[in-house]
This record gives sequence, C-alpha cells and structure tokens, in this order.
Amino acid sequence: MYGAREEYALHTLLNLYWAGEDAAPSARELADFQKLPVAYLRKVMSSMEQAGLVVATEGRRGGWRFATAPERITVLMVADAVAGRQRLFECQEIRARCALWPDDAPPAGAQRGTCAIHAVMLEAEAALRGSLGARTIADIALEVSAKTSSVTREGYRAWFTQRVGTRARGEGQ
Amino acid sequence: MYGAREEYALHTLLNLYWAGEDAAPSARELADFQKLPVAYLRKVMSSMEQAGLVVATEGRRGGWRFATAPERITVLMVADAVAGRQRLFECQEIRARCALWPDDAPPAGAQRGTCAIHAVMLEAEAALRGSLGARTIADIALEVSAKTSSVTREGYRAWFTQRVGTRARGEGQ
DNA sequence: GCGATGTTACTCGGATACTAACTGTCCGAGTAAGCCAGG
DNA sequence: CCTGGCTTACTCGGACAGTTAGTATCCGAGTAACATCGC
Repeated sequence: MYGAREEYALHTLLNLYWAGEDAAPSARELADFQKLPVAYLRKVMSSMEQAGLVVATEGRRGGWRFATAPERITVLMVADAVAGRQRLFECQEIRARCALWPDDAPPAGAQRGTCAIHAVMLEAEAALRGSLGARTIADIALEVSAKTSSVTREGYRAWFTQRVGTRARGEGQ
Repeated sequence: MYGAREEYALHTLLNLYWAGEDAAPSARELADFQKLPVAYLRKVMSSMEQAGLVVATEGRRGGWRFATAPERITVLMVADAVAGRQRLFECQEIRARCALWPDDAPPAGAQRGTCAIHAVMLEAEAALRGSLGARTIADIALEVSAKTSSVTREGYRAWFTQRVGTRARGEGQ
C-alpha cells in the first residue's frame, strides 16, 4: 500500500527538520543528502505543497520550508498528500450480482446500507488512519534525537547550512 | 491494498455459509451464484485451501467445504490467505544512505534498531491487523442475517442444494 | 449378476495475456538573485 | 551611481518509458462417481 514515495516524503521532512528553520534547502540538496532521485523527489515535494505541508520559494535562492509547524503534520497527512487518500479496499458491490435475480433488476434490499464486508474494511481503515494520524513529524524527530548524539545532528544541520550558503553566494559547481 | 481477490474470497465464504453444512458446492456453482469469473475464483479457493480455511473433495461430486468452523475464520486470515501476508510498508532502509558517509561504510548507529518511520508504519499495520483479526466470517454472516428476511436466506440455501443435487444425479445436461 | 471400461464433472497447477499503478526520467516555461556593462 | 540585460539555479507541470502487481483466461493432468458393455 505504501512504498517509496511515502518513505521519501517522510525522510525528507525529517531532513527538513534537521536542516533548521532558516535553511530552505532545494530539492537537489534534499535529494543529495539522502541520495534520492532528484526529479522524482521534486514530484513528491509538489504533492506535499498542494496539501499545504510545505511551501517553496522560487528563484536562485529558492528552496523548501515547512508551511505548517512539524508538530502539526501527522504521518497520515503526509501519506494522504503523496498517495492521494488511498482506500484500503475498493468495494465493487459484488452483493448486487446474484444468480437469483437479473443484473439490471436487483431487489431493493440487496443494495441497502453499506455492504457488511465493506463495513469491516472501513472499520479497519479507520483503525489504520487513527494510528497514522496520532504521530507527527516532530514526534518522530524527537524520538530519533533521543537515540542519536547531538554531534551527529549538528553535522546534519551544518551540511545543509554550508550547502545552501555556497549556492546562494554563487560558489556552486 | 485489498482488491477484487479479497472481495471474491469473503463473499464466497459467506455464500458457502448460506449453502449449509451438507452442500459442498463446486467452484463453478459458487462463481455462478455470485457471477464471478470461474477460473479466477478457483485460484482464490486454492489459496484459501493452502491456508487451511477450506477443503476440496475431488471428483464428480466434488466441491468446497469449510476446513475450520466459520466462527474461527477471521477476515485477517482470509486476507492473508489470498494476498500472502502483505506488508503495509516496505522499508528500504533509506536512513543508511546519506551524503555524510560513503554508501559502503555507514556508521554503526545509522542501522541500529528499527527505523523510526518504519516503526510508525509497523504500529499502524498492527492496528489494521488487529481490527481485521477481530471479525470472523460467522460474525458477518449473522450481521447480514439480521438485516435480511429468512425467506431470502432460505432461497440462497435452496439454490445451492438444488444445483448441487442435479449435478450429482447427472441431470446437468 | 458382476467386473472392466468409458464418460462426465470436478480440482489442481502452471503458462500466458492484458491492464493499471508505481517508479523514475526528461524537457520546456516561469521566477528570483547576483553579475556586469553602458549610460 | 544606477538601470537594463545576462547568467545561474531554482520551482512547476506535463509527457514519457520500464518494471511490477493484479486480474483474468486457458490448458493438461489427476480423481471420483455414475453409466454402460461384455462375460
């Protein structure tokens, strides 16, 4: 159900968090840091922009920032943003098709309410979404922080500020 | 994540339930009743047989029965049987790839424990599986029974016993 | 009457199309900052 | 000094290719019940 897109998106948001408030790294920098395909990451970022999670500034010193505080961005929001509100189960209303009646004239009862099987799936989907909706980017970042040394984290931040700085001053390539 | 396979499997188990203990309908009969593709349903049934949910008797009067009481068959078991224990998320250990170190020599800390993002996904997967594991085929059947008239349900059962009967007696064309 | 044979209708498993989705790449258009030459 | 054009390095969006997974079909092999034929 969830694949590389979601993984890229979440890790990149985490990296955006490490980079710090005033960095605004570009898609290329974010991709380089994690060694991801640049062009593809751009699309992922676009999806997240449309969902209002991040915002891009254009031009030479352009780059990406959080549009919302990472404390308010849940994993569910990210998944929905890049995968487009995927359903756990796509009900085809099989119940209406039965040998006991013609296809074009099912009895009224066969279509009333939600399909019982569909209902079970919807319930499971709600459980899934509830779980994903309870965790935020900041949550995860703090969790990771607790397990890594502050030196390492400072290294991350420094890499971004240095990379972004040289680009802005035209020292690139 | 879940599609036609699961829908076919669950509806067919429900139909097996309506057919009654002593019916043993064939794949063709089960498919005809719900107007499903026969050859495909056979494969779905095979998956469920391998998982120990249903059992087939071969030969002319052959057909399908429950291998386990429908009270003990959860929706999760069915989904796992036909979809093969799908993961919600396939972690690619992206965290090990970083511009700060060479690909072939990541620091020990970067790989220790489970990836934080992966952990969130595993938790959500557990919530999903917990929800699906709490509902059984018999549950759903009783739920549907409560919403349909006994005449309708008797019609289902009669259709199967009649169909299975004529086949066994060689009156089928 | 009784056993051997053939027919029928199943299941099982593998091989094969067709379609849709995911991943990834490429290219043109628009935008903002720095640089540099001409007035 | 300062204004206009050039270069650079971004973002944005659409179009495209390669690979994989899901849906569906087909065919040959094995099996069990029934019907039929020959003894």
